[in-house]
Amino acid sequence: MGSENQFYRDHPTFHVAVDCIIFGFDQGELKLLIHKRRFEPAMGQWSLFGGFVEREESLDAAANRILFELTGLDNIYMEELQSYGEVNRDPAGRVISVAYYALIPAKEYSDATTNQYGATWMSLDELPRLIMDHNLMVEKGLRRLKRRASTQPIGFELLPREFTMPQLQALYETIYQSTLDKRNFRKKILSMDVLIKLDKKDKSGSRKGAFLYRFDRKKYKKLVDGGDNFTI
Amino acid sequence: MGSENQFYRDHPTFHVAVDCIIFGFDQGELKLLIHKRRFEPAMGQWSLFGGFVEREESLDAAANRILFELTGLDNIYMEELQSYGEVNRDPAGRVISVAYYALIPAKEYSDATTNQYGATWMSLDELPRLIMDHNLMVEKGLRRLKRRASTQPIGFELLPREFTMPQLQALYETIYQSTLDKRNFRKKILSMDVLIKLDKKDKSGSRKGAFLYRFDRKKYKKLVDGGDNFTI
DNA sequence: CAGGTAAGTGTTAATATTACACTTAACGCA
DNA sequence: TGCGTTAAGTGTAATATTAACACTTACCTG
Repeated sequence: MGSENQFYRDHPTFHVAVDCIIFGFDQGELKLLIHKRRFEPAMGQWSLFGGFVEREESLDAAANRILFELTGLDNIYMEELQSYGEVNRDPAGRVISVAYYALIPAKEYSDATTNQYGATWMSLDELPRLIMDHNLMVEKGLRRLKRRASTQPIGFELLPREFTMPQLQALYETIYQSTLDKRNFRKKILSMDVLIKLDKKDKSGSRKGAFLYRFDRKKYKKLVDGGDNFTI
Repeated sequence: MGSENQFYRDHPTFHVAVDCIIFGFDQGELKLLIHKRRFEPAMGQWSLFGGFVEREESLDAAANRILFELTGLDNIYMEELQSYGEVNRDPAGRVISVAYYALIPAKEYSDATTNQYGATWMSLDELPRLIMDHNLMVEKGLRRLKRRASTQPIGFELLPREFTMPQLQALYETIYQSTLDKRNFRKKILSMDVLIKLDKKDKSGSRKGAFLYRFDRKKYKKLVDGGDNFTI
């Protein structure tokens, strides 16, 4: 970088990478989207989706690019998690990695697309050994997901746009690893008034069918502006 | 880096810096430790304490080194906050900065030391314009502090090892920007059983004097192991 | 030794959370 | 067509938590 001053030039530079912890929810399970690494070192081993930050690219832009390149999905809930900078974390050289965690509605990311990129949804219960410190990243992401879920309306990012109460409850039961009383659950969710009840049912889960709902950002904003918080 | 493989070498490298958001509590106010920057660009302007990461140094190590070099303090509560990677955030070149936030017992960091390094405790209410995106970092740090304070026992990091109930309460009132009922406050704190009541009083605040307490990590661990959480 | 000042203490009311069981809708099949 | 099956949907009472509130005590000073 010719424009840098001398003081800056006296200090070392580093490769900077971005790794994405991509969570999904399907079949009553929390899943992680991973793939087999395509370059050395550790080619062929299970890995998070990641890549190097490019010259004229912010960290957030890099994370979004990588997510888009690998899933075709845009406009995804994503948040920085933490940076990983141990000196020897990457055996092939000094690389500082910024981990992001992303939530995607697993159903909308079809198997066709997954196969195109060699991506695989892995249940968190049977997650394989990942390269380098990626398992650490996942653990940290999971802790964050659990904490966030209880105070921010992020659960909806994991469901299709229209969902039923039993689906929503099953999601939270999975995240918290505990069972919830359905009357209390409905009461709490509905009392916050952030959902729109639709006039149609999803009959895939039962004969009777369950009414579909949609999360409404405007209503959520009203809740927050009113000084209340989302909690479940 | 001669040992890196070709794939890595095809990607750019970046300067990586660490910036420390150092909070303190004194005279009933939350304060930030800042200084006037000593090199270009923006020399002489108010800035967080920061510096470049060195070649054989992890991010955490860099943050600790910088904090130690500038305050002489070791063994400080510190946590990564977030990375800042906008392309033009630094006018003198591409620098990715990892922000850390640190809590120190302001009293133990004497004015003598502060002057030695040109450091200044600034009240958060009258914080000046800082360089680059440092004000953003502080805002984010402050939000984190507020959130953490309610669920983790971090308030104690901001007080001397021995403190009184009125001091502790004043701290939380400052962090939350609200007043608390002292009976309810004591009840809640004491019910968690994480403090040791000492057999002596601090008489600086009143004729009667207030009993001193100490936070006990073992008791805290018991609380957590018992499945309960710290909340205030 | 009286006055002043901040520390220290319990109880009640209000609110939020938890526990708990039956009815309803809709389909498939006899 | 009506009976059985299955998951969806609903209200109330008991318990726990949080919030509100005012007087007494210790100790120093003048």
